[in-house]
Amino acid sequence: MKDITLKEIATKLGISITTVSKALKNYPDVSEKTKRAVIELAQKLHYTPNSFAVNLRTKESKTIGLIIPEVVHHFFSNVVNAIINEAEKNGYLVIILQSNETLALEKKQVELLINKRVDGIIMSLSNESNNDDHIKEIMNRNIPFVMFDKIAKLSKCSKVVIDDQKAAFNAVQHLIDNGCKKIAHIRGPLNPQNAIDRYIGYKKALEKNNIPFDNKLVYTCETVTFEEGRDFAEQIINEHPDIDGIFAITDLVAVGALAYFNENKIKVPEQVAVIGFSNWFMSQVLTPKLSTVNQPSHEMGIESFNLLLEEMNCHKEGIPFTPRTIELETNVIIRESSIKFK
Amino acid sequence: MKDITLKEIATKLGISITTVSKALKNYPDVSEKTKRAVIELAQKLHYTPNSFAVNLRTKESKTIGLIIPEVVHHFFSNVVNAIINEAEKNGYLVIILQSNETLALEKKQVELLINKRVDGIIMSLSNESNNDDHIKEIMNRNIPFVMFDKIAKLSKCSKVVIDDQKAAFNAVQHLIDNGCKKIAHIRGPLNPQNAIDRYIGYKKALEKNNIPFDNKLVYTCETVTFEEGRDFAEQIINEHPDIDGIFAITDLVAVGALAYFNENKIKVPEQVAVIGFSNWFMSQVLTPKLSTVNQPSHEMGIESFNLLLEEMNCHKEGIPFTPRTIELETNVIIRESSIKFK
DNA sequence: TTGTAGGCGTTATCAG
DNA sequence: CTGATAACGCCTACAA
Repeated sequence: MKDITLKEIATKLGISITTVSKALKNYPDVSEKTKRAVIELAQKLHYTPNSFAVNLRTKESKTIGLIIPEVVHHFFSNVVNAIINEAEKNGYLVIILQSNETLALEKKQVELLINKRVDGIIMSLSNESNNDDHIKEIMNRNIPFVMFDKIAKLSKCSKVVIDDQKAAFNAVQHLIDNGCKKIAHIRGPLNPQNAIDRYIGYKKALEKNNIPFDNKLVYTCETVTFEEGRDFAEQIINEHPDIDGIFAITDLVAVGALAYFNENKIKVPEQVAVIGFSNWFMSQVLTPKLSTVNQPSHEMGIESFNLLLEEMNCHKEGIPFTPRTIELETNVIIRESSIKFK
Repeated sequence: MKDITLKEIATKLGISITTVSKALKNYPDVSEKTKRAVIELAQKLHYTPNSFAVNLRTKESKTIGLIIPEVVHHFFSNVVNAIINEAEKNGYLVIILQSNETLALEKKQVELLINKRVDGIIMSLSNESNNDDHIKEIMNRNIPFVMFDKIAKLSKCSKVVIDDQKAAFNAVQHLIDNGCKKIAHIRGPLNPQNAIDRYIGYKKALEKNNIPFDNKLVYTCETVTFEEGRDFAEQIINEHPDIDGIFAITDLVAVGALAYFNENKIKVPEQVAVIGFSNWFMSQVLTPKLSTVNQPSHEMGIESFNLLLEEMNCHKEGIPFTPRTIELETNVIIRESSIKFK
């Protein structure tokens, strides 16, 4: 079953390619009769325009690229889901690439997408990345570009974020309101902006409540995994037996801590209250159920795509576009792991 | 920053486009001198071939399509991860689409990919799909095609699967070995092959152990969600208070059942042993830890892509390709939720 | 109302 | 060793 082209339809009907093309695009200057004939034959032969040729002519592929650290991640898979669906609604397909949290790979993925000439790029940075050359390159080339969640503050592009400082502040304030007096923080790596902001939020909450900040109570993840959460929990409880609360950079890490405490009969929340971040699905099915901060992943995906779409449209029309930042709301979800009193 | 073309390099160097093209592709019939000059200038200008034009000429896009029911799913996100990485290693990019478990959407996604002229398609069927027209269409058009996990048995294409019957049999046998005498099965929807096979495996295990099969002990999911698991658990315990084991189609459903039992102080595994399927991450952090069947998602992704690659290569060379089926091994993972004796 | 011609950027063929 | 020419399939001024 070979591909049908305009040419074939044209020869079959004994007319010119141009007329066929025009007929199919419903140009006004084609007679109803030929129009009907063309459309009928096109349908019969299941004609669809060759997208390679269309891409070449129109210089757009109706395809966008999406780079994230990792799909197997509750938050990111939700964003991916939203972006794919939103893109499809608007006639775009999505190529997905993973940076695997390394700068080197991320650079490569950007290059691949640029060479592929996607119409736009949406991205969430790896832990190692910043406003590096590959990011600047995207903007230098004037490719529509949106960053979400893990962003580079200095990049002059559109962004979709939450207020990590405020969200973290609220999480820690909640622990304090529930009687915690000595709260440890398992933070993310030193580079990513959201880890920095959550850390600042933690500090601010302590400050506001006149709890002295102690650097020794801050533990820094490298891999941000379940295992790290478990290991840090052990370390924390050994180094600071009187700790009564933990704020973890993300649920996965909090779940690791929970696992350690459960196995070692350390009562959560009675002895140690725990709160995570991101509201992973599993958090609500654990024992005890994990308190956390809700991060609107779905909305983030939708907003990211729509910002990109707007920029792509401007780009096409040659209209200048001014990057915007959209900040979405978060809220603390209170479950069992942080309620000391009933 | 405008795009660099062969033409520009040619005019800048005062030579022909043809020579530039050849020089960049390292043809033997270009003098070392011009070759060097061309390559140097090309690098300086950051020339990259216009992929739209290359696609049109070569009739391939080095892009494949992947259709799955849903990315936000432990098993599928792992497969996606593997396919993306494996594809990239081999110079392919991946467009991902979701069927959302409906036939209508799946048909649309197939159409989109066909029109996009991807070089190949990998797919896991929705719950409503079968060897339907859209599947046949892919093969009629001679587009390289691989199905994995949720397949249509009758389709004459390559497949990557597990032996669902055997895996389910082993899971149920394990429950029986642990003293279960009255085992309920929360099965998947009636249509998908893997739900059918797991159901058959359940029946065979009962039969082998001379446990009478009772249709009333089989509960059929529609949405295959956490909520359904929870609701069926309630229903099962009410209708059959003497039930002592449950085999669930997938971990998510098993986790729902576990949640219900936990909340209602029904002891797992003492009163009811539970085993799931697929080994979702969360299963190992629950209380009690969920026993399950390991499904090699990562390997499945890799094998799927490589089968597709083989077919794409044959396709390109015009060599006939005979579809193959690869069956991967599974194993029962024994955790707390199914061990009645210690 | 229909058709001709040119071009999008690359590659392959063939002639010089 | 180099280059002119055509072709991939589509679209659109412009001409007839």
